[in-house]
Amino acid sequence: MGRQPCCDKVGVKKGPWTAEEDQKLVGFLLTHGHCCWRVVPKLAGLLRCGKSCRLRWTNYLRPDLKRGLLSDDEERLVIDLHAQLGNRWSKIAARLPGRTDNEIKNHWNTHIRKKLVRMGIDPVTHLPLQEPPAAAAPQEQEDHLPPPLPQQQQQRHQPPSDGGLVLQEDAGEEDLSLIQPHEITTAPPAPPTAAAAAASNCGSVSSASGGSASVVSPSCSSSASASAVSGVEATEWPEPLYLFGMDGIMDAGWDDLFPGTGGMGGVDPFDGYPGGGFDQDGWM
DNA sequence: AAGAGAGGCAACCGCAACGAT
DNA sequence: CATCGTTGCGGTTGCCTCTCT
Repeated sequence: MGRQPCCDKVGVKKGPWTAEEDQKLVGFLLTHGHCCWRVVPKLAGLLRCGKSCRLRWTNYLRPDLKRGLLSDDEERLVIDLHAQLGNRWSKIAARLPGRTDNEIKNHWNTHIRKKLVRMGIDPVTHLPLQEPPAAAAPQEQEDHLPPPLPQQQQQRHQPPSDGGLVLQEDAGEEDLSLIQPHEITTAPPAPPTAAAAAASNCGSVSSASGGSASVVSPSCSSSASASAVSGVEATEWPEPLYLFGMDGIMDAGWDDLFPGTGGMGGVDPFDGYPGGGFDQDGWM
């Protein structure tokens, strides 16, 4: 049917966002919300296309975003969810408060995937690399997703006796823990300059990683979400779910694996979360 | 100290899904 | 029901920073 470009190509700025652009966008969105991304740049006085504005807001400027590395628990949850959902980053991100699909996707490609390979795990199938990948494709199991972080942190299950692949972390070997214990702090391990202020996300103006953009964080709304993860003791690295396959998990049921959570029961515990599942429309 | 290479991250592109008309 | 417009998503790219030589 011939798609129209999301915006006029002429006169539309591309590339890194400047501090001024960020301020305009944040100021506009916080004041007016966004009825339609297509008109946001016009009304905000930006020479950007609406798509770019939405992306910038979703991935960087949203006040409820957490910054910094993913915590140990977050990484585990990402791995668990990826084993079930595959590259459905938006669905995975919906279970990690304050994280974006883009952030999780990047973190997966740059960190987690390599670590899994080092551990002898196929990052695609979540099975041992030496095993044939038959029946390894992640299955759509949306009704049986692991509980999100707050519940999951409460109790980690024991690995099944049949084991599947059980990776023993050799104490003397390379640390296979996804996050070093010293990296788990109550405050995100942000760079020590202005970005550190960004970690607190409280009305600060900070430089972006590239140094070309800055963020004006208009609120402290991230603090609640941050507490959902931070401050949690660095739990030891249990055999993740993917190590013994999802079949066993499904057989056992989430109630068994995560007592007290009521399983998933088709209820998203994040429904009540501020910005619930990153529903931007609900935010405004 | 300088250059090269690798890694990490922000942003873009194109397609699909969904809702409105 | 078909078409169109908008939004969302996933893959990919390019730039910047860091590390190594």
